Amino acid sequence: MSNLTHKRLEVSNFSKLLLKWHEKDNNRQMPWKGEKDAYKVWLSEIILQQTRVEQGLAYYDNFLHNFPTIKDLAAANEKKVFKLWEGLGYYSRCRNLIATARMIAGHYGGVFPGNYNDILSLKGVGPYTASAIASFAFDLPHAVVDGNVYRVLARVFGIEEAIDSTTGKKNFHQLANELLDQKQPGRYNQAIMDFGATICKPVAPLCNHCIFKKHCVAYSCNKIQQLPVKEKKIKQRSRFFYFFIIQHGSKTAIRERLDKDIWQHLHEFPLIELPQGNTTDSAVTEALQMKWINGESFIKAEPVIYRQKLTHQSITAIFINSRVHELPGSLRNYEWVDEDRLSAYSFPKIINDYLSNRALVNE
DNA sequence: AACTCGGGGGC
DNA sequence: GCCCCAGAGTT
Repeated sequence: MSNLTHKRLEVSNFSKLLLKWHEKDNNRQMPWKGEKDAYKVWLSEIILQQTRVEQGLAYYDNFLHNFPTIKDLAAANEKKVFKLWEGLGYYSRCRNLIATARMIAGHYGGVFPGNYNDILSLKGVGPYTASAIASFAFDLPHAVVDGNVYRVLARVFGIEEAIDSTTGKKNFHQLANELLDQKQPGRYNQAIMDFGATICKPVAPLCNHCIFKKHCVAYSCNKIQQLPVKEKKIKQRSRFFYFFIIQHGSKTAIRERLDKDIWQHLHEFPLIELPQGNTTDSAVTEALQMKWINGESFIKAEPVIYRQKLTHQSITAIFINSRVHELPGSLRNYEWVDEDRLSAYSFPKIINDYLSNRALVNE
């Protein structure tokens, strides 16, 4: 086998080569790079969880502009924070961000904890983020293991163990910590993630000018496309949301989504969710039964349909406009908001898409 | 161990 | 369409 064509890479050589690349050829620039302020490091890491750097950049700038210190964030109005997070997804991150800011402002006197276990105990901070904060802000020797690291290690060392299995995770973490440069963990962690993002990319990696070309097991065995291995498959489900935009004068009803479901703590219009195979008529019938609208309600035109593909859900949103002459008692738990003020609330993207396009139509 | 949580971009 | 992205929390 071509296993013999590559030279097995010594553990100490790996980080030496990597750091050399980092010094000479790594041109990747990001505002939080080299940052030692734990607040900024933490903020950037939370924003970047499962999120591409390009997508998170504007949010990072915006948050820092609005909340220069962690005390500012801790003192902030929650709705304002959610409005700033709007569109970024994974909204539990926002919840945990607020909780942790308040924890640090209160319990830690506004000073970010500087040891790994305390950092790991913070809400929204798992093994990756704790290692990132510990190494970047405090120079503590904890190796980060993110998607980049899994990919680089799996390929260079030819590891076929699944990265999403329990033992796989454990072994990758162990290897990552053996490879870590103990004297400059922050630089090493930055280097391996930048390397994964710019050279050892998921598809079409730049193997031709890769520093590990001579050593990479995946390259010499022609297994670049097969590594890393994932064993879990994504299940998709289809959902159909019938949103009722019920106008009373210039106001319309909205509420915060409080269930443990997608878009928790964002807002929505009165919603009837139906299984696949239903029609707008059946949703309207149900809205009539619930007395959200009545026989005198004026239903405007045709419903408007928007679709959104998420990782685990395929969502169809049907927006149904209606007008009522009296406030429906059945919607007393909803907020009646002037339509001009809707932009002050945070909504899922699919609702914002509808709102922004409707605004264009009404002009 | 399996599930769930968004949105965007590359192919 | 499918996969991936500086993952974490819940069941």
